[in-house]
Amino acid sequence: MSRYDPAVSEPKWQQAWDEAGVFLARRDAAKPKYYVLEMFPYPSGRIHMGHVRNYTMGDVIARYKSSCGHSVLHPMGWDAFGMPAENAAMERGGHPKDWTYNNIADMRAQMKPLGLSIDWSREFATCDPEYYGQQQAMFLDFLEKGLVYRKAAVVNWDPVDMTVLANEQVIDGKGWRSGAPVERRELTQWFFRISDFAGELLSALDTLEKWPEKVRLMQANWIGKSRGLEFGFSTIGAPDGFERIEVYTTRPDTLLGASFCAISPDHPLAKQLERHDSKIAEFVAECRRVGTSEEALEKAEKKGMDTGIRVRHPFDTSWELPVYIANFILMDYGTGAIFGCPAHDQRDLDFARKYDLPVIDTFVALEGGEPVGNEAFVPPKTEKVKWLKNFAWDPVATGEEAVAAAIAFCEDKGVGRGVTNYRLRDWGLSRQRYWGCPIPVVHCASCGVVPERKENLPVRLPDDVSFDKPGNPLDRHPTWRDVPCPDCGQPAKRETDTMDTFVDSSWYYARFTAPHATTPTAPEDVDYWMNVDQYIGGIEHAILHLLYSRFFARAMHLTGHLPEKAVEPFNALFTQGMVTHEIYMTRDAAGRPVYHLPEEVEEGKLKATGAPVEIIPSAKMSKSKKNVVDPVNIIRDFGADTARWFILSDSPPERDVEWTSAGAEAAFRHLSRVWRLADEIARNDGGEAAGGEDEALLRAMHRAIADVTQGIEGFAFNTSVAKLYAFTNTLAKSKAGVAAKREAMRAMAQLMSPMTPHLAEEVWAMLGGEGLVAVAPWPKADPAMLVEDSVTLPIQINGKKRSEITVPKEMVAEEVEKLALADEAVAKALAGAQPRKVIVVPGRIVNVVV
RNA sequence: GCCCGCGUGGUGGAAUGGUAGACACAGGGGACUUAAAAUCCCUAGGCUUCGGCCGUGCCGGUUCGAGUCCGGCCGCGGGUACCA
Repeated sequence: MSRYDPAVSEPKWQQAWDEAGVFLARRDAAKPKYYVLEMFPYPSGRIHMGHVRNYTMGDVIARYKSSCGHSVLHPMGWDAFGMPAENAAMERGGHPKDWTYNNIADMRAQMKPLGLSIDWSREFATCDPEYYGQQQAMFLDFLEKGLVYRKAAVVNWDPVDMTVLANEQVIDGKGWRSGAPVERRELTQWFFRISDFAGELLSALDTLEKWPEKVRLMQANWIGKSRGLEFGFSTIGAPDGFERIEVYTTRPDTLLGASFCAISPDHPLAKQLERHDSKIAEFVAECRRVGTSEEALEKAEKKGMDTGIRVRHPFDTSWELPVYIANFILMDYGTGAIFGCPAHDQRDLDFARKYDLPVIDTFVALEGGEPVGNEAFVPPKTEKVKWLKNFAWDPVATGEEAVAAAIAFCEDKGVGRGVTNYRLRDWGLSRQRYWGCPIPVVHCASCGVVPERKENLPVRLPDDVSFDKPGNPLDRHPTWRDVPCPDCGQPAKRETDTMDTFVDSSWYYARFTAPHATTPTAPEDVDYWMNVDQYIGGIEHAILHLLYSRFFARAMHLTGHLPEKAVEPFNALFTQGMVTHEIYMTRDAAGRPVYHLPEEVEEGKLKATGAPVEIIPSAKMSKSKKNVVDPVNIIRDFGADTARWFILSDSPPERDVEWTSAGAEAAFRHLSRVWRLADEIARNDGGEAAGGEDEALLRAMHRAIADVTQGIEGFAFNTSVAKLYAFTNTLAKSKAGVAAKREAMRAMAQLMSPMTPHLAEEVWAMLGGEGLVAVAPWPKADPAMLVEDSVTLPIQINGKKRSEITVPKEMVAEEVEKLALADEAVAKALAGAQPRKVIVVPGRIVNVVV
C-alpha cells in the first residue's frame, strides 16, 4: 500500500479478527467480565448515522475493556416485531415476516463493514419463534405468580376501519387512514402488575449511581409517589349505587376552600348518567373523541358539565357542592374524582372562573396577601407561611406540614384516610395486531381463561394471513384461532391479541447471555455475564423501555429466571444524542417545500440544475426532510474508520452531533496523515535525536495515554479525539530519534484502536507491533512522566486576569503571594496601597483583591 | 398542559467554581508546483481613541472569582404509558 486505502485495509483486518475469533465472548473464570450493550435496533431496512454513533460508542468501550483484560460480551440482535412491518404489508403487499427478515439481512450487511467488535454468533431477532417461545414460557410463569391479570381498558377505536389505533395513528383526534373521528372503546386486556413494584422501582433508583441523574429524575416523576387523603362525598340526587363519590386529593389542606367536585368522563357515575341524559351523553362522547394520550387530554381546552348532582362537604353537611363531569380528570389516577379548590390551584381557578363557581380565598393566604384574582395562591411546600384559616394545625407551617396535619385531622374525625398513591399505572400489554408475540392462552366456554401447556410452546404465528382488510388478521384466521381447550379438550378459542413490543425488549439483554438455551435463561450464563455493565442508547427510552426492563428483571427473578443481583439489570447507563444534518429545500410552482438529499447539493446549489437551495438549520435526520446521509455511502467513499472517527470527534456523546461532509472529509484527511506519519517513521531507520527531544516526545506520549484513557473512561470520546489530534501534531513536529518515534507511534495505534480499529491494526503492523493490536494490552501512563516541574499561574486583580507568573510546582503559598505582589501589573493596580485580600489557590490561580 | 434536558466565536465544540474559546471545520495569508490537487507553515472572538473595554440565550442573585451554583424568563429538543 503506498497510501492509506481503507477499501483494501478494512476488509483485510475484519477477516483477520474473524479468523482469530477475537470477538467471541467466552466465560473465563480467570478474567473479570464486562458486558457492553447498545439498545438493539428495529430492522427498518437501512442503518442510519444514529446507529453508527450508538454502536461506535459501544464498540469503543468494548474494545477498550477487552484491551484492559476483561472478557467482553458485546452482542447484537433485532427488535423485530412491531407496526411498520404490518404497515408495509398493507401498503406494498408481501408478508411482515419476509419484510422483516429481508430487512435484517440488509442491515446486517450494512453493519458488518463498520468493523464492530460484535459476537455475531449470539445474534437473534425477537420474531424468531425460538425467542418469543421463551417469552411465552415466562408469560405463563408470570401468570402463575399473579404478575399478570386481565381488566378492562380504554383504546382508540377507528369506527370506519373498525380497528384499534395506536396513539401515533391518531392525528388531531382522527384516524390516520380513515380520517374518521376517533372514539374511545373499552376492551378486556392483559396487564403486568408493575404498579405493585412502584415503591421498589422508586427507591432502587438511588442505587443506580452510574445512571444519568436526569433519567433517574424522570423515572421518579413518572412513578409519581404522593401522600394524600382519600375520602367520600355523600351525594344528593345521584342514581342508586352512587350514594358516595370517593375522592383522592394531595391537597387536603385546602378542603375548606372546596367549591366543586369533578369526575372523569370514564367514571362509573358518568357512564351511568349518560344512559338517561342525552346532554350528558353528548358531552361525554365529545370528551372521548380527544383520544387516549395524556398529552392530548391535558392540552385540550378544559371543559366541564354540571350533572345536577350535589355532594355534601365532609365538615359541614349543609354545605353543598356541585358535581361536574370534566374532561381533564383521568380515570386512571387516584379514584377518577377530585374536589376543586379554585383559590389555591390554578387549573381549578380557571375552571371556576369559566363556570362561575365560588372562589373561597379566605382560607389559605399569606398574611396581608391580595385576594385571589385570576392567579391562584399555591402555598409553598417547604417554606413556612402563616395560614389565616385552618382547622387543626399550627398556623405557621409549610405546605407539606399542613397536608400532613390535614390528613391527621381528617383521620381523627373519621372522614377519610391518608393513602400513599402512585401515578404509575399497570402495564397494558395486549395489542390487537398480528406481528407480535402471541399471548399463550386459550379462552374456553367452560374453563374460562386457560394457559397453554408449556410443551405446546411456542404458540407460533400462522404464516397464511392477509392484510387486505384493516384489523388483526388473527381474528379472522380460519383455523389458527380454533383449538381444543388445554384443560377439558372442548372446542375453544385462542387469544388473538399479541404482546406489546416493549415486552420483547424488556429481557433481550438476559437472552444474549445464552441465546440458544432451551429455557429463557441459563443459570451459569446469567450468573457469569449479568449485569449489563454499560448500556447505551437514546434518551427517548429514558422512561418506558428502561422502567419496563427494571420491572421485568424483578419479575424474572421472582420466577427463577434471573439471580437476585440482576433485578437492576443495567449497572451503568449512557444516553447518547442524535445525529443531525442541515435541511436543503426548494419550492415547487405552488410554493410547497421540496426537500433534497445532501448528496444532490453542492455549495448551496442543486448539482443538477444549479438552482439555489434554502438551508434550514440542523435537525434530526429524517427521511421526510431528506436530511439523511447513508452510512453505506460514507464507508464506500472514506471507509468505516472515517465514519467512526468523525461521529466520535465533534460533539460530546450525550449531545446532538451535526453531520457535515466537510467534517467527514477532514476526518479522512487526519487518518491519512496518521498513516503517512507511520509510514514515514516505519521507513526511517537511522539518526539519533538531539538531547531532550526524546524525553519531550515520550512525555507527550504519556500525557496522551493518560488523557485519552480518561476521555474513554468518562464517555468524553470527543476530548479523546482532540488529544489524539494534539498528539499527532506533536509527533509530526518532533525532532526525536527513531526509536522514540516508533514507540510514540505504536502508542498512537493503541490509543486509536478502539475508535479506528482498522487503521490502528495497519499502523501497528507497519511498526512491527506483535500480533493484533485488538488483543494487545492497553498502554499505561507512567505517573513520573506526567508531572511538570513548574507551573504558570494567572494573576487576577478583583477576578480579572492581569498577569501571570511561572513558579516551581512545589512553591508554598506565602512565597507565591510575595512574587505575585511584586509583579509589575499588580504593583500598578495597587499604586502603593495594601491589597485587601490575596487568595492563592496552589497550582491554580492568584487573586488579588484591592 | 405536565416531567426532563440543552443554549459558549462564522461552525462543531473545550474548560475538577480558578487564564473562556483546547482540538477541529470553514475563512485569510504564505511555501511547494508551469498550473491544479495533495501536503506543509502562519493567522484568527468582537470593539477600540491601542489605555483598554465587551463577551458563554435574557434578567437578577451567591462568591475574592460564575459558562459552571441559585431564582425568574425566552428559545429549542426528548418523553407523555398502543411509534420504537
